[in-house]
Amino acid sequence: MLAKVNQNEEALTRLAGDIAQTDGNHSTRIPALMIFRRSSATDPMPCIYGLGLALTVQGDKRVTLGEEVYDYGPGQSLITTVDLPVVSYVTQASTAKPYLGIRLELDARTIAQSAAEMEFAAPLKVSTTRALSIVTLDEGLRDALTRLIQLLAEPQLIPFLAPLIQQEIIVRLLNGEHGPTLRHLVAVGSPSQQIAKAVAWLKQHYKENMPMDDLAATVHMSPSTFRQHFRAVAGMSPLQYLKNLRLQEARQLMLNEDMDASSAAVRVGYESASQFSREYSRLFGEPPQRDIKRMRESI
Amino acid sequence: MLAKVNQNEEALTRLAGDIAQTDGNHSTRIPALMIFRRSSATDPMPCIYGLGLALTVQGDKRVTLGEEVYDYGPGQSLITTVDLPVVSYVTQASTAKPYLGIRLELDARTIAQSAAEMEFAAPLKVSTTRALSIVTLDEGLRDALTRLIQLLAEPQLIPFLAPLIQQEIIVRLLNGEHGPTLRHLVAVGSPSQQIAKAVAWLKQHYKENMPMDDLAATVHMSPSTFRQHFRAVAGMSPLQYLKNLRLQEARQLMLNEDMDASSAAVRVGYESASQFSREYSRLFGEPPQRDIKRMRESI
DNA sequence: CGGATGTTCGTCGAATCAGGCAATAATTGA
DNA sequence: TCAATTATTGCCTGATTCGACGAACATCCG
Repeated sequence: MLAKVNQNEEALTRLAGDIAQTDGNHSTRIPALMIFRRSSATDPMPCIYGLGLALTVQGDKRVTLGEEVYDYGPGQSLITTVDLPVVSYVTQASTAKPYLGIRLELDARTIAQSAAEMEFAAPLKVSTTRALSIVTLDEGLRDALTRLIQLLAEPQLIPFLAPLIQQEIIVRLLNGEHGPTLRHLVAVGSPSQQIAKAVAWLKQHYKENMPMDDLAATVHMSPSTFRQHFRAVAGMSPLQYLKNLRLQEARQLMLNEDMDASSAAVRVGYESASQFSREYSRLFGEPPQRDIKRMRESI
Repeated sequence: MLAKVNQNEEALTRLAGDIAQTDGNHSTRIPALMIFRRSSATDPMPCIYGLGLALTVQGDKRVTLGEEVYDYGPGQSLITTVDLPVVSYVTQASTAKPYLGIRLELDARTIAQSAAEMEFAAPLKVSTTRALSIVTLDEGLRDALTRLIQLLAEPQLIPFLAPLIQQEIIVRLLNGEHGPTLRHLVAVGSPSQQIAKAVAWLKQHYKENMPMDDLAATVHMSPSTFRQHFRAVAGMSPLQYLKNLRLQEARQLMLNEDMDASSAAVRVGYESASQFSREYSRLFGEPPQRDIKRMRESI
């Protein structure tokens, strides 16, 4: 048994390495599947994780959400259910043994369906859980992922088999340790789902300046309950979340569209450039101008 | 506006009448859709209603569930979310103006999906609701149903358009007065859903003799909570429900397969023929032999 | 029915945030 | 190089948000 596990692990490493022969983010013919490779440890990189499963195959990766630190190494998987602004960095990688990671986006509809059909699932005990969790991959999941990647070698079969394997992965996730996290997300009317909707709303309308109490009302919660559950799910307060979103978007605007700081500030919903600058420094370590310059140079 | 409503109602009546030109149950090219016609009032007829929507177009119909009586006439719709052993009969029908009814089976998967995607739906207030409810049809729903029936005239389009209209109907149901009833059914982990699963289990395994407390355990409820919710959803106690299922199945066996009473009794899980006979009389009004004879003659 | 458990919600003090203004630093273009 | 523009920082004020607490409420279970 142990032999087989090791074999699978090796197989996965080999497959991922074959596809990601160079450093960078490799998309595949399976749209939901990406493979990452890094030959050296990286600086902290703020980014947004959506509904999906991430797996470290080789090397080590660290993700921080608010104040919390999550480390996951080979054989461990990280699942996120709502868009979370995290800071991620590769902590362990070398040219000889580069970091290799897999990311698979999950489909909410499929999850909802599968969860609804799961027979006699135990009811969820706690009403809200963190939208992020780390679990050691079990054999079945690893095997399914391996098959998914092997499928890349037979492109003509992808449209037919990839959805099946993805569904299998979802069923396995729902039955495993990640299950409760996922089930919360699709439990109709549960606080978690309401928060997920609020988060989705924020992601869409981050420019607008809606008072958090109003947002709480639209998901039918009192302000205090809303805050409480939001924090439980997203790992930070609603306002912090919104700020993260705005600042990251502003960074993108400045980096990709050469926008100047004050325009970007206005664009993402800030009315005061000074406030923008202040909070930008707090999140990214340096004020807008300098941060962008550094980013440009580091490439 | 009123003119249009009346127009729609008339259109629906005409369409249903066109399809159901003779008395009986008419299935259509849309598998989920059936149309009923009766030229006279009928005797009480015990049967099982599953997940679906029933609509009286012309005439009047009565349905009893346990002790409760539900009447629905033209323009009213009855929705059921789990299999319920009801007694139904047409109360108002004539040759000139026959009873006309429509039944549309709903797809649980589609409901689950749509419910999950409904934005900012109010959370469900009560934890369990009766799996059966009657609501006056609103205009949008009537219109969608009308279009669904009109579609029968263009068979080549059915595979493409019928699913769309059915989904529209589900969305409208979820947003209407029936909404809470349906949402309960698909709320992952809710007592209603647990009960729905128990009901499904019973429907499958009614022959086995599982203690109700064990069944309660498999859906993760204490016996008392199970009984309470079961009653709220199904309108009768678990044991009554089981009896209904068994007796109706036995009746089918005797009618369709000419099985004798004691064999049928054993077949559906009774160990004592006398107990079977007693309960049979209580449900159908007459003991097995005589009931079957009467049924045969009445055809 | 009644005790035990967990959830919601309003309130409150403390903390944080947003924006205004002004001074200073950095960058850009002439 | 200087001047003009833009970015950054400090500080202040009012508004908002945060998180904790306890009462009210619903649910579960025996």
